[in-house]
Amino acid sequence: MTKNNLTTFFEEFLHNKSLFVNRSALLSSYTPESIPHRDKEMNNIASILAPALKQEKPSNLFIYGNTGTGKTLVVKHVVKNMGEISKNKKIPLKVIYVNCKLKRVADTEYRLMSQLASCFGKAIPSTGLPTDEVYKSFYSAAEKEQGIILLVLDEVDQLIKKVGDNVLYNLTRINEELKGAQISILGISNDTTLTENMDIRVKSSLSEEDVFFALYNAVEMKSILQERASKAFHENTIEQGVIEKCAAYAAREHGDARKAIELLRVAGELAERSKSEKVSFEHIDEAEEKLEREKIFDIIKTQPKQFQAVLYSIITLKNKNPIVYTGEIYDLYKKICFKIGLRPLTQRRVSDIIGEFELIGIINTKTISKGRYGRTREITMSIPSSTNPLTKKILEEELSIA
DNA sequence: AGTCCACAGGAAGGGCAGGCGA
DNA sequence: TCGCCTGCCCTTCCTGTGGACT
Repeated sequence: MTKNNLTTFFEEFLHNKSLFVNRSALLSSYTPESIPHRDKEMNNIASILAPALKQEKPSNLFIYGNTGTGKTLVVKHVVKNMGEISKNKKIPLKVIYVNCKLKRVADTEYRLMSQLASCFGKAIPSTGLPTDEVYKSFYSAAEKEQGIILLVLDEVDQLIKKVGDNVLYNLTRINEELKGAQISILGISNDTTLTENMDIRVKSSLSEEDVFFALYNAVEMKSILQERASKAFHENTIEQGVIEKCAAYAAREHGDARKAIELLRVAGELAERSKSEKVSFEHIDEAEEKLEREKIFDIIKTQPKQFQAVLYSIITLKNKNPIVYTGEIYDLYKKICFKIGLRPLTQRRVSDIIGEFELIGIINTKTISKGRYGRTREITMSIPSSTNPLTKKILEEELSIA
C-alpha cells in the first residue's frame, strides 16, 4: 500500500458505517448483566454460597456440565455480586479464581499451590521448594486472612486427570489446619463423569453440594444470541436466519453458547471488513472456518518442539490413512527428528505425549488389540480434517521443515 | 490350549534448573 | 560459594494384556 492508498483506506474506514454498536458485548471477557435461562442454577449457587456473607463457611460446591453451558459465567456473576456486597458492608470475604487448565501455570500440584499462594501476594519460585513447603506458604497466608475464602477451581477436571485427586483431598481438609479464615472450594468441571472415578473421601467432601448445568436447547440458544446481538449490532444489520444458523452451529458443537457468540462476532468483523451492509450466511461459514483455524493455531504455537513433531507425524499419517497407530507415529516421528536435528524422545515418552494431546482434545485414542499383531492405540483426530492442510503448514513453519 | 506380538502404562531413577541454609 | 534439597521431564526397565495365529 502506498501512502496515498493508505490514507484513502483509513478515510474510507472512518467513513464507513460500522455494523457494531458495541462489539465488546460479543467478547468472551464480557460479563452480561443477566444470564438468560440460568436463573435456577444461579439461585441455587447463590443460596449455597450466601452463608459466606454471614461469616459461615458455605458447603463445598461441585459444578459440572458441558463446555459453554454458562458455568463459569454464572459462578463469576454470583461471586462478583457477593464481592460487592461484602465490600460495601465490610464483610471479610475473599475470592480466588484459578483456571487449572493453564499449562505450566496451574497444571500440577506444586504449580496450583504456588498459584494460590501468589493470590495472597506470596511469590513462590517455579521450582526448588518442596511441595509441602508451598502448602505451608499457602496456609500461613490464608491464616492471616479473616472470614471466608471462596476458592474457585475452574476446569478442575483437567488437573485431576493429570495429577490425580490428591490435591483436592489436601485442599478439602485445609480447614482443619486453619484457625482464622475458612475456605470453601468451588470446583467447576466440564467432565460430567469426573466424580465417578474419584476417591470417595474427596468425592463426598468436594461435592457437599452440586449443581448441574444442562445443555441449552435450540430455543434458549437462539434467545441468548438474539440478546447479545441486539446489544452488539446496529438494527437491521443481520440477515434473516443468521442467528438461527449460529444457534444450529452451536447445537452441533454440543450446545456451546460461548462458541456461538464468538462465531457471531467474527462473522460481524468479517462482514465489516468486506464492507457488507449486513452479516450474511457466508460470513458465518467464513467465521466458522476462521475460528477453527485460530483455535488450532493457538494450541500448536504454545506446544514445545517435541510435541509439535509428534503432532506433525500424526497429521502427516492421517492424510494417508483414516486410522493411525502409535508405532507408525513413532517411526515417522523419529525420521522427522532426524531431519530437523531434534533428539528423539523414547517411545515411552511419546506415548505419554499422545496421551496429553488427547487431554487437550486434539485427538481421540482407543486402546485396541490386533491379536497376533499386538496391542496398540488407535488414534483419530478430533479436529475437523478440513483444517489438516493448514495445521500441517503451520507445523512445518514452526519446525522449519522445508 | 498355548504362544506371542506390539504396544500400554507403572515404577524407579537420572539430569537439570532452581531454592535454601551454612 | 557449596552441598543438599525439590519438582519436572525424561529414560530405563519392567509387567500386563486382548486376541489372531498355530
